[in-house]
Amino acid sequence: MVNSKGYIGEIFASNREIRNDWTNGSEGNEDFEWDSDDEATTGDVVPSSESLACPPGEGCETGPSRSAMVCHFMGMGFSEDMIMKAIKENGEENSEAILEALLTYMSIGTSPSEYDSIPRDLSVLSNKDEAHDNPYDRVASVDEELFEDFPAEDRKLLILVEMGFPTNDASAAIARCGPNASILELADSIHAAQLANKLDDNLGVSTVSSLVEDERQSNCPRGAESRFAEVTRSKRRCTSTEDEDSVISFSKPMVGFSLPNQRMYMVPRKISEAAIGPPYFYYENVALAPKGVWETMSRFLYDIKPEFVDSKYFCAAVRKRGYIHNLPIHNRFPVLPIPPRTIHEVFPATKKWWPSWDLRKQFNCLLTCISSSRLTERIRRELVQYDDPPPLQVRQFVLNECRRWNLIWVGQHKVAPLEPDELEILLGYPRNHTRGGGMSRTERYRSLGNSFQVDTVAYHLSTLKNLFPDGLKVLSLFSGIGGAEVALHRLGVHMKVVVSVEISKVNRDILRSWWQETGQSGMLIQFVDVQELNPHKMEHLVNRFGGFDLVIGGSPCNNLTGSNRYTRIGLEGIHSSLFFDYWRILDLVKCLMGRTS
DNA sequence: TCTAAGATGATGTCCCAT
DNA sequence: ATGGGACATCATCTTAGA
Repeated sequence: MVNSKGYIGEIFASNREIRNDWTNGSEGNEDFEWDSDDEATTGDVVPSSESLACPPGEGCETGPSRSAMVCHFMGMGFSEDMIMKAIKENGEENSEAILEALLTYMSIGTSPSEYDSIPRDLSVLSNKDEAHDNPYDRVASVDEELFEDFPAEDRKLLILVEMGFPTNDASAAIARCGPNASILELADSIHAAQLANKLDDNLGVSTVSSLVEDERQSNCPRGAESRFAEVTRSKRRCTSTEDEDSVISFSKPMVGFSLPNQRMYMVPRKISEAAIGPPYFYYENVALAPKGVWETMSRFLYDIKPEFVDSKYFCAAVRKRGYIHNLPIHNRFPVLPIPPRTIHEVFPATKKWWPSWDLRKQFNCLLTCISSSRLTERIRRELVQYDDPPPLQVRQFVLNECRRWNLIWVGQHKVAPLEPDELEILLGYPRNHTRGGGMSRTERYRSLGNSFQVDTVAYHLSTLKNLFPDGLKVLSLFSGIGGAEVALHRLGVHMKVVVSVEISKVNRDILRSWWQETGQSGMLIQFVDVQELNPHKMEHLVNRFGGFDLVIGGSPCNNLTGSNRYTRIGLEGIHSSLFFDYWRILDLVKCLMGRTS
């Protein structure tokens, strides 16, 4: 199915193959500029200027003088000068060596001019003190020169404290190991001391310290009580005769392995042989699921511990989610432009009406339903009775409802729920992504409330960009409105193939129309139900495309979320049990790819 | 038959006072 | 340690009206 302009596209629905109408222009796309490259030539596709993650004002014009390689790295935030230098030294073929060189330039940062060219948004830089392969020295510290004025010993103490170690433990370790000890040695020393203390504390007690358990399970050095690093704790009941269950809890704050532009030590993680790709996979669901759910999902997904991240660090709305994945976690970078992280910055017009006593800076989690008009009217009626500020009781009532329903101030005494297009902005989708195409207003709210926060997911997926310069073959389960696809596109990652599964017709239509509008030259294949993907069909798909590079999806949270008052019954629920289809299909792909490779 | 509005808590976590 | 209050949460069900 190749149209006259070289576009390849197919749609399968259920077991019936649906011919894609747009390939012959029947949906009024005559004025659309199709990419003239066919699939075979899209490996070195130059991403569109929209898709490239270029800093604002440093638009990445893909002119004749600037190669795709340069644009590619500029998209990561490196300056053109640095990139040219790196290419000159390493040759244009070896993108990995170029990236290494660019990171090295940054870590050296010898001249002011070089400092000027440090990417503002690169998340992970290397510590100047330590060798690059030291896991503890992966520190994102654009302003680490803050420590430069201190003597070496004090600097190490500060770094250790910054890592989250107690000051006493840090200085004791320096005393033990001597002033010449590396950060890694010091961290290990603290870790060992803490371990010993915990063992002492727990002698004769029925619980063993989580630290011990971490040590046993991961068999890798840990950043102990890091305030920043994601740490999952396991507890074990020694008295239990049956299978001891472990408990996963989130770190505070919920930042995952790393955040863009934060000083943060990367915790080394070790994943089991069975978990290692290909394919890479990425699974998402609500962080605040009933107890035991994440433990179960983790167990099925090859014992990888979830990375819990709150999207409030990426946009102006809270969104606490857990992600189980086997992606590399070093050298992540965010998509640009970096979205605003406060309500006033995202919606400046509301500032005029925002009362001083409403101190919200960010929205709560964007849900699938909105408040009733009766509530906003009741709030207005309450407020008009009083001067500003109203009595405490009224303030409390209004603030509670504003927080509960994410209301914004749109006039004197007037609050309103967020509009669908405002949700699109907050979640990182193109404007009008869910508009039209048969979507009702209610359906827009539902689909957006159920979707990925694109900036968050893109940050995690960013490491794939260098691994797959020719593009990715993606299996996208529970695609929804295409959060994964939008994230990859915004990263400038080419999608050679996307096999997408989505039960909702309007959502499938949205993804398909976005696929067209953004001029994707890859192939989109859509299925309706994950349960259609039986071993036979999966074998066919894997053989046809030579496997998948990424299996991505977030299964329904309906039976897990706290918003559900009726059927919050965990993974047994009719919707959330679809997690097991995610696992089944992923495992199938792994088996098939293992067999064919 | 469809859409939208309106009414409907429980389960956790965190914090602070005791 | 512990108890109580504050707070947040990718939703579902019933009903009214077009």
